[in-house]
Amino acid sequence: MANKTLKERIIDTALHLFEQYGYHGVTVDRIVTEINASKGGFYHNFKSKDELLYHIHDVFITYVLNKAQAAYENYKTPTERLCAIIQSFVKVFHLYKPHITVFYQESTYLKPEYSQKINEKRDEFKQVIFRVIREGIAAGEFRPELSVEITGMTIIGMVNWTYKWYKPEGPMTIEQIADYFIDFILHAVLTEEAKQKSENIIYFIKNKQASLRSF
Amino acid sequence: MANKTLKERIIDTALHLFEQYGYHGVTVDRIVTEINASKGGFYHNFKSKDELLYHIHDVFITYVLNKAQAAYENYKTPTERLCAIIQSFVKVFHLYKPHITVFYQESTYLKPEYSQKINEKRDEFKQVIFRVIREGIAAGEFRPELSVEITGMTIIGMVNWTYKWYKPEGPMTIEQIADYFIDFILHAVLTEEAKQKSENIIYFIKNKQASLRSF
DNA sequence: TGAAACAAACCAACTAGTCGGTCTTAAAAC
DNA sequence: GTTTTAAGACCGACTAGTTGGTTTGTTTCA
Repeated sequence: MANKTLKERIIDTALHLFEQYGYHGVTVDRIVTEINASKGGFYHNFKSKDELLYHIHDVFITYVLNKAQAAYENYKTPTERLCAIIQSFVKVFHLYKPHITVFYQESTYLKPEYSQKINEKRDEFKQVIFRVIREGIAAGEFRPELSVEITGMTIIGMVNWTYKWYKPEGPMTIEQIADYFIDFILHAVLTEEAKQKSENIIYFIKNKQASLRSF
Repeated sequence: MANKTLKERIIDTALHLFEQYGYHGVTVDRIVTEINASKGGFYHNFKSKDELLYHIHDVFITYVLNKAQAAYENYKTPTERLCAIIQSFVKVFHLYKPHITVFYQESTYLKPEYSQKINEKRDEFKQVIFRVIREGIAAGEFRPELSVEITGMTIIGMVNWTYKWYKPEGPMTIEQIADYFIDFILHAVLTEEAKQKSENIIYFIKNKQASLRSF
């Protein structure tokens, strides 16, 4: 706490207050009081309260987008890629839960200039997922009758909803939850033929992840 | 418009304004100006702005809960019940999209006394779904390795997320979306044996719905 | 010494809620 | 059948409190 800059302390505090009380439920005064700082310090670091909200949005969506793109590039088959994306996506909830809560509850209140920037990245993220599904169908790994968009939004929806119930101290680790989602989704999207082969893939990814953990 | 009571007009207007600008993005003044009414009229019908927010929440969750309970009672097997609940749940989005948007974006701002009442009904709703899944596993229709809670939240999550992208004028009707979700979910939860039999069930429900529509 | 980082008092705008009063309607009294 | 009374529905100007943002002053450090 001591060796953090004021800006970082403001963000951290705001994040947790926003998560609990909502953007409009927290005043600038309260944020600075909480860390024994002043409004002058706040407005030295941020143009406005809106900019702080934007910053929180941006940190999260940028991280998620990069992770998804990395997951796409690190694997080759659609099934592998889908698994990797879901895994990285779900794992974000462990680190960024307050960001996510703010992201999905308060984005209405972003000023147009800000929300446009955020939406661009959000769309890019969606496109990565849509693309994987499209390629999965083309490759014969995913069921041909699937709708790319709805399947994509279904996956995004079920994963995103995690922020409503996930608790770090809960009975399941974030990795277990990720595995659960992968299992659920693969059962729903894979063709019968692909399901036979997929067991190897799933184990491959799980083990890769396990080995990464031991670093 | 003319033969609606002031209270109804306030709710309708507030709903659409809240959906677009958020609870805190809309003042009481704006609501009443929009319908050529007055603040006096507003506070004659509602104790506070909070009470209006509560009212919107309550209408929605009460409706959804009743529909889920009815779906449960009207069918006998877990698979049928699950299909019926999902179908009724998804169809709510057609009528209550503004309610739902407000429900999931603004519930943070409900005063404790109000949010408690809402949460009770929300929990009841979850329990209906959990119960169906639990009974489905016990009956051997759903895969035994499923987690009741996570599967339940997964289903609730993917369906709820619909409010972020569903547009009545979009390419798919709400019934088609419901069928899509049912297909997706059944692929994920049914055992191999149950999948063989399920085709009949799905057709049964779809036809029953179709015949109801012709009334 | 001067610029960046922060503090503290201050301000202007906004907004939920109030309160005295008016209009309409319908029952009660005559 | 007409007048009186009363109550509910609604109006709109007003207020008190809140809150984002500013201004002016002080410290720190290169």
